[in-house]
Amino acid sequence: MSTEREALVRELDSGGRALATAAVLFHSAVAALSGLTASDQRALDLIERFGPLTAGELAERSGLAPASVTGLLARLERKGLARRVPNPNDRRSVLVELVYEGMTVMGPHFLDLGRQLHQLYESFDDAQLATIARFLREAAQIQQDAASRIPGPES
Amino acid sequence: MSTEREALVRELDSGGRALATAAVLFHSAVAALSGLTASDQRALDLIERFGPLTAGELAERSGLAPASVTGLLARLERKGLARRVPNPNDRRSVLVELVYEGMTVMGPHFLDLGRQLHQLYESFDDAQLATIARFLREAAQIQQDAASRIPGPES
DNA sequence: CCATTTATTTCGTTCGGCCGAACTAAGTAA
DNA sequence: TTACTTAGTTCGGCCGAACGAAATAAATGG
Repeated sequence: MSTEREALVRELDSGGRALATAAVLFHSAVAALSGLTASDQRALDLIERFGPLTAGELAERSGLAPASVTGLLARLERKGLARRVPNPNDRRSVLVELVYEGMTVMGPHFLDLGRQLHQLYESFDDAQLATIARFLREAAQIQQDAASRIPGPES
Repeated sequence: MSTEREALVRELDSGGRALATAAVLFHSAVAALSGLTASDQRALDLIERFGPLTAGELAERSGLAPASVTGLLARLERKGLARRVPNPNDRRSVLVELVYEGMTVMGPHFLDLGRQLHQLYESFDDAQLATIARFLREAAQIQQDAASRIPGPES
């Protein structure tokens, strides 16, 4: 491999690390702003990704005890971030869904970030953007897989 | 703006979001594996970024009370992730530095991720990698600035 | 129907991180 | 030296998240 390419690889590594660190920091700052615990954030992510879930399913997926999910849902409802709705198929159980209107505290910061990134896009031509888009998508897949290989709280 | 470019922008947005989510998930999984609290992670990041810090500086930067930093440092030392070293300039104070050898629990997962990303790099030519590298660096800067604009625990 | 299983909540407890106050040790200044 | 400030730790208490066990309510199966 050419030394030029090696230099590029190093730049990519360090840039990727910097972006990852910034993303983690940004997310935790937004979460702290809303007074969310790590479990709360994880739950919100699970609900968003796997659609309306019952309290029990959320307990399984999050690795929390059912009793803990009750408390967690109370926190999220109090903050207006999620809602319990009756399950039409089983009146014992509860479906949990996101309340997007409750995200108004976080929204502005995401919008602000989005605007600035769109400005960054302008310094690239279409072909370059397509290249970047492919990289982002595939890197995301890789990192997601890597995360899922890390033994979680349940295993 | 052409509709093609609009489509590209949407792909970038969604790819970026996916990567950010994956990064956050990955980091929290690694942290959970080592039994680190959110404060612990934040402290490790601060120590890494701002060099050896005294306990007091760490308290200021993290927004924790000095008494809490004592406990936090005890946790990090017990896990072998950081070390207190005497401050040559002031025998009252303590410098805190990272112990990179202690990261062996997390290391393998980062290495695994790194290997796979390097494989992804191979599907791009030099010019494309340079483009991606610039994007990553500038996006990181933007997100870091955005994070710092979010009111923190101290203010 | 009645007994049993299933979904969630309530209750009481535990555990851990954080804090303020008091303390020790070391630097500083008169 | 002596008084004062500064750096960090120790101690006791508080608060919140998580848990297991028991309670409640609804579905299911004989």
